Amino acid sequence: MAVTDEAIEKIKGMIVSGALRPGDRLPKESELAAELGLSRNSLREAVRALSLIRILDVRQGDGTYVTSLDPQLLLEALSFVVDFHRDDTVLEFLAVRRILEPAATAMASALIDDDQLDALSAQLDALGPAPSVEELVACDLEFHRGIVQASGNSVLCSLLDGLSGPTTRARVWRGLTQEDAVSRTLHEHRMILGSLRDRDAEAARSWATVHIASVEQWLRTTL
Amino acid sequence: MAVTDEAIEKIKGMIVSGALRPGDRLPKESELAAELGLSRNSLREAVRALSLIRILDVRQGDGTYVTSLDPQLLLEALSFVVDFHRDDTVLEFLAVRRILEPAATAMASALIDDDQLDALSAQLDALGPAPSVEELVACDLEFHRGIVQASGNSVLCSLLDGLSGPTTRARVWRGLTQEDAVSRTLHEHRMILGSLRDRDAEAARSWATVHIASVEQWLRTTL
DNA sequence: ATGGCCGGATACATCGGAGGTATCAGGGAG
DNA sequence: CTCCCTGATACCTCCGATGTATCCGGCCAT
Repeated sequence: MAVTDEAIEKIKGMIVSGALRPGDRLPKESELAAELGLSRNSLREAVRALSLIRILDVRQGDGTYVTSLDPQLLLEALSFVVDFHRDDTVLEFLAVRRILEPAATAMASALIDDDQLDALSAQLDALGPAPSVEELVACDLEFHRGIVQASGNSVLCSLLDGLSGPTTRARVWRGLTQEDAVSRTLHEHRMILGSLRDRDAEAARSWATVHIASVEQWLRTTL
Repeated sequence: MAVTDEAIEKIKGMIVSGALRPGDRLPKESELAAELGLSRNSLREAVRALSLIRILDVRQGDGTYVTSLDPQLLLEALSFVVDFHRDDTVLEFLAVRRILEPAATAMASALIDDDQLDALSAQLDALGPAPSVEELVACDLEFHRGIVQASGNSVLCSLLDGLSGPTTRARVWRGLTQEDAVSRTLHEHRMILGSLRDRDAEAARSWATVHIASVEQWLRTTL
């Protein structure tokens, strides 16, 4: 195994074992390199790799720190990975989302409070009559994220966020705007919100399923 | 933005745009460094980072290649990230698995063939009367993986694989062996398999839910 | 006494070059 | 024709030096 890979494993070990805790500062490059028995350059490669997946946070002139290790932060790296996938696997990602999102929506129906519901309503109303693709993507993302956050499971939230990141979503919406599907999709958003207001978990789950299935169906016909 | 981060983005861009396809070979370090306008050392940091998350595959003496970009390969990186999480978020990961696994099991009930069913049976039978923790973990992993693979969705499969990786699972099993819960858990495995043999999607889904919920419940009492 | 400015110390960022090692392909011996 | 050796290639590792961002303590003006 290469020295850099060893260094990655050792740093990972230090964190997992608890020797380094979230927010802790690592020894400076030269010291850590000496401690682990490799050159500064090789160590830097290890640190850079761990920083890409948000395990470490390097600040020039200051030092290198262990991040908070929040699920949200760590799963951000997932969206980086998802970006690499091409059209042929988008359907598989969507199928996973079709499983997770209805469940999350149902969970949210029991936990979401009136303030959050009002915020979602306001957000839907704020969308103009002829929104741009960017506005649609942002609105869509915000709407679903708002609901999933109310599910109370941050891992679930981050996972869904990563799975259908901006890139994927934009691709879908860009196609949808060419049809008359926009209004129907927005209508589905309102129905999901209505179910949540009624605290009707089953209705919420079903509308969420319908919502994603309709996207899935449309996508299947165009690919 | 740092030159290394720029390089990461540029290489990512080359792959996403299609200029570099899966299996393609990158220009050699010195050429690529010149092309992107940075030093070899900095480029190496970028390559190493992308290699950690399985986007690139470097082979000494040969060259650097773009991996197959299979979902399975890319989501392997997820398990690396999951390893960093501590006990307090294990429950959240398990909650996600509780959503995904029953759905995957139900999907598998329609698709799994007799050979696969027989293989799973044989595997359950192969486990001795007093298995070690390592054997239990390996068996558990194989059993669930075998089922989820039959769901036909490789993204789903890799995701579940990553979510409850060896580390997490080992932690759970290590606790379970201290109770008498082992035989009950193995019994649940057999019931899941039986439902699959009956092609009973709802029974399969329910047993899978029960199976994970029981782990969840046990975990909740001990944490 | 307080507030802002400035310079030193610290730590990461980037670079260029040198020597090492693994891999592969092609030529020569058997 | 097969096997082994050798050279070319490309990544691996290291070193030392310079650039740059950040932090902090002291100095000066108000």
